Amino acid sequence: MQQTTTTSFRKLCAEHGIAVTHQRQVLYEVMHGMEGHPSPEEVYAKVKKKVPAISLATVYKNIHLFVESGIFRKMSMHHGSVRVEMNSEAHHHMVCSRCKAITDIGEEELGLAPSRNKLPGGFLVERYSVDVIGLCEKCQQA
Amino acid sequence: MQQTTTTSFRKLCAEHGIAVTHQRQVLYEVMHGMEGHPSPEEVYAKVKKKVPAISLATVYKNIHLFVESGIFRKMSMHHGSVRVEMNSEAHHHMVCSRCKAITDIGEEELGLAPSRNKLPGGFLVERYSVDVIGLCEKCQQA
DNA sequence: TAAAAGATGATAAAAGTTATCCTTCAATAA
DNA sequence: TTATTGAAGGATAACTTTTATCATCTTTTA
Repeated sequence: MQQTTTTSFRKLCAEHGIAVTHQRQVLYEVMHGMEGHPSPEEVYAKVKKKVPAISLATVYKNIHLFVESGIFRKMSMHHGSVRVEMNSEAHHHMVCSRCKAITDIGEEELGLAPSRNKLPGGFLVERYSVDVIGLCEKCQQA
Repeated sequence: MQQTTTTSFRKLCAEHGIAVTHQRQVLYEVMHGMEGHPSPEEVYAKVKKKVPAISLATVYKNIHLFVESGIFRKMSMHHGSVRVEMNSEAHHHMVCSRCKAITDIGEEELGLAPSRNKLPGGFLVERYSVDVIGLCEKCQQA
């Protein structure tokens, strides 16, 4: 069992061209086993139980590495400072995955059709906030 | 002209039950006139040109106030710490506007139909990231 | 197995945001 | 219009999150 996990993590690292370290493997396994969208601090707390000497910096560095390698994905493109909408029209955003440029796009222009207003778990829809992730024209050319 | 702006800002404040201050008005006008999704620091820099003595704290306090009053809207519900996806299925998020709880929802469950893969400005769509903002069942009852 | 490249850990520093506290201003009522 | 009172502003400390630095240690690979 342990052998299997180790083997598959080695393979994963080989595929993404990153070195296999103990910290990295434990971090990966812990994150993989977590529900929802834990913060780096939450991940750190869990990993520390298995590797008490691990540094928070290592957790951050490897979360970034995993995201950059495509092993995990960032939940949101917006996690820096608070950003406010000044465009009061109903609109969404086109976010360039390379240069991070954000451009507004109107609801109709996007051509998106929200259907239900009650979702699983009884969730009541107020509005949609859509980020279209892709490449802006400039970055397509580059 | 100035009179008109002032008058309408007074009305806006009255509607939202907040006091009219000089800083608040300039901040509102500056933000209203800005393109895109400026950060508090960027707003601060611009406001400072008109009210040099303004404090960064005032800018933050009033951005929050404007958002809480519904005068402006936060661009994203996710701007705290970095969050990572461990759910590798194609999915989106239901975000409770009251308790901020985030629940995953599958693409089909959401019943969303992305249509085009080329958008205005030549933007090339890679994927959609949808946040459904609304009320979870618990918060509907409360 | 040794050298080179890369990763880790400790910690300082930066960035972004909030809290504190005192001063000043705006709303309201006399 | 002015006095009063509660709210808002300004300066700055503190806190949170994240990144940078650098010496040491571990992987990789030749």
